Parts: sequence; structure tokens; C-alpha cells
Amino acid sequence: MNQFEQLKERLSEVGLKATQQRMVIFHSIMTSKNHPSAENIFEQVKSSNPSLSLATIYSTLETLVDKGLVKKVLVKDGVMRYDAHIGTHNHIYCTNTSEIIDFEDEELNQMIKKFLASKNIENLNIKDISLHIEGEKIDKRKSVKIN
Amino acid sequence: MNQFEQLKERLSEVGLKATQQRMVIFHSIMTSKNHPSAENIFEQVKSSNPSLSLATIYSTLETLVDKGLVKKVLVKDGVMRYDAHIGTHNHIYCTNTSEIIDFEDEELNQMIKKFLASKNIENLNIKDISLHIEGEKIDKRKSVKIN
DNA sequence: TCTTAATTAGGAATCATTCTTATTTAAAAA
DNA sequence: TTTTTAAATAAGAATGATTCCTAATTAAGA
Ligand SMILES: [Mn+2]
Ligand SMILES: [Mn+2]
Ligand SMILES: [Zn+2]
Ligand SMILES: [Zn+2]
Repeated sequence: MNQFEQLKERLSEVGLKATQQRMVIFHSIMTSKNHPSAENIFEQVKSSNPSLSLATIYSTLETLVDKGLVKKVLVKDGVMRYDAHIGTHNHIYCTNTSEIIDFEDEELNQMIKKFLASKNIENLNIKDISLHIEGEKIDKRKSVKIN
Repeated sequence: MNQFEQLKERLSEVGLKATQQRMVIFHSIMTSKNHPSAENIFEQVKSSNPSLSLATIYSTLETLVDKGLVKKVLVKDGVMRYDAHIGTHNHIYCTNTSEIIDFEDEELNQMIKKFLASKNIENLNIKDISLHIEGEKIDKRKSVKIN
């Protein structure tokens, strides 16, 4: 099964028609390393799909989020960002470059999850837990490294 | 020193003129239990201050955030919320009521801080760390309780 | 191939927030 | 206390991300 068929399958699995637009948009988010915004995806996609509209990007993103294929990532700059990495993980947001950097650490996830389980939280059905780290990149040209 | 004088002092401390508007707005956030939005504050304040404009609310909030007297709280509904509780603490966001509930736990804060210190993160000057818990309130009439 | 409900394109509308500018004011100086 | 003036505000306009509307298109099942 090629990549195209795999995308089709993932859409069908959640009960969505495998339209060209959805394939293209979903593929774009999946292959982006940048937690793209709707506008970013639009730019990325429009040269090879000139008739695809921005409204479709927004509505498709909403659909993919509803079906759990994509997650929204909040940042303080007023533009929603999207992430095809669905598993529990955390983010570093660089205020001076607008980068969102994945911070994956299973030990941290487990530690937080265990801690929260130990406090029982009444009358809440928890859907998502994530740690937000916000900071300034010191040298904008270099990347942030975690050891 | 009365409450009025205290507000005045806190503004002066950070080099801000103690204007009527700033006093009123700052006081409103401080006494709100609800992580209010700009609009919420405007509603709260306008009957006793009919000439205070929404633009002043926004610009004052920005100023207070800059000076570190107030923090922004992000949520997925497209409206910025504000918090006069400056110390490190975490938030629970109820997607079905839009409530933001404080989750204060010094043990958790320390645990996360210590963990992050142990991974050294290169080329980043960390400004803020916060854990976001998102979920649905089960019974909307009751409150979320943490034990 | 036909049918049809779901989806999309494109433009208009919304609405939270920011901007602009004339007017007002807090607070320092006289 | 009065004067001075840089900073702050009011009011409305502008912005921009997102959502809405509706006629045209299309995926997928019959
Ligand atoms: Mn967040
Ligand atoms: Mn907006
Ligand atoms: Zn991510
Ligand atoms: Zn809080």
C-alpha cells in the first residue's frame, strides 16, 4: 500500500470521504516539520492545487481535529497551529521566532499522568494534558537542543 | 494603607502612572474569580465607569502584562483570558463551560521544574512553564474538585 | 452509470484585537 | 498651588484570522 492509499485509509477509518483536498491537506500537515498554521498550509499547497480554497483548509482542519487525526496547538500570537503528531507530547514555543518545537519525553508524560491520577479530580473528564514551555531563543540561527 | 493605596503602589513600583482606569481594571481582574476576558472586564466595570472604553481595557491589559502584574491565559476558544495570580500555577480548561480553574500544587510545580532542569535545554531562555489540562465538566452545575 | 448526500470554492460576514488621533490627565516642576 | 508636558485615554476605524453562506462539484454507494 503506497502513501496515497494509506492516507485514503486513515480518512475512511474515521468515516470521512477521501477527497483530493483532504488528502492534500492532511499530507501537508503530516510532512511539515513546523506545526503549520492554516495559512502556511495554504501557501504550501496552492501551487500544485490552485483551486483549493482557504475556506476549505479551515473546514478540513476542523474536520480532521474533530476526528482526532490532527491536534490544535495554541500559541500567544493569535494564529492557530496544527500538529499531525497525535500522541501525548509537549511543546516549546519560542516567542522571538514563533517556532513550536516538539518536546517528547515519555518519562515526563508518565510522571505527570501518574501525579494527576494520584490527585483524584472530581467531575472532570480529562481529554488532554500538555506542558507548555515558553521562552526566547538565544541564538536565532541555531536550534534549541534538548539533552 | 488601604486597598486603593496598595493598588496605586503596585502600579508605581513598576513605573506606571496610577490612573483611574488602571486602578479600576487591575482591581477588577484581581477580584475576579473567573480568569476574565477583556470583554468580561469591560462589562464588569462599565456601570461604575461609563466613560472607560474597551480600547483602554485592551491597552491597559497589554501594559499590565508587560510589567508582569497580570498574565495571559490561552484557551482554544479564540478569546484571551487574564489572570492576576502571577505565581507559577496550572490551569484546567473546561471545554463545555469555558471555565478556567486554577490548579495549584507546589509539589507538581517543583517536580516539573526539577525535571526540566535535569534535561539541559540549550539555546533557550525559558520564560514560563505551564501545564494545561483540558476536559469536559461532567455535571455542569457542580464544580470541579481536586483532592 | 446514476443518484445523492457530502464537500468545496469563493466571497461576504464576523468579531476579537489593534490602530489612529484628538483630548484629557497624572505627576513632576516651578 | 499652579503650570507644564509626556503619557494615557476615548471613540471610532481598521485589521486579520476565522467562520459563514450558498451555488456548484464530487466521492462513493446503488
Ligand atoms: Mn496552551
Ligand atoms: Mn481573531
Ligand atoms: Zn508537536
Ligand atoms: Zn489562574
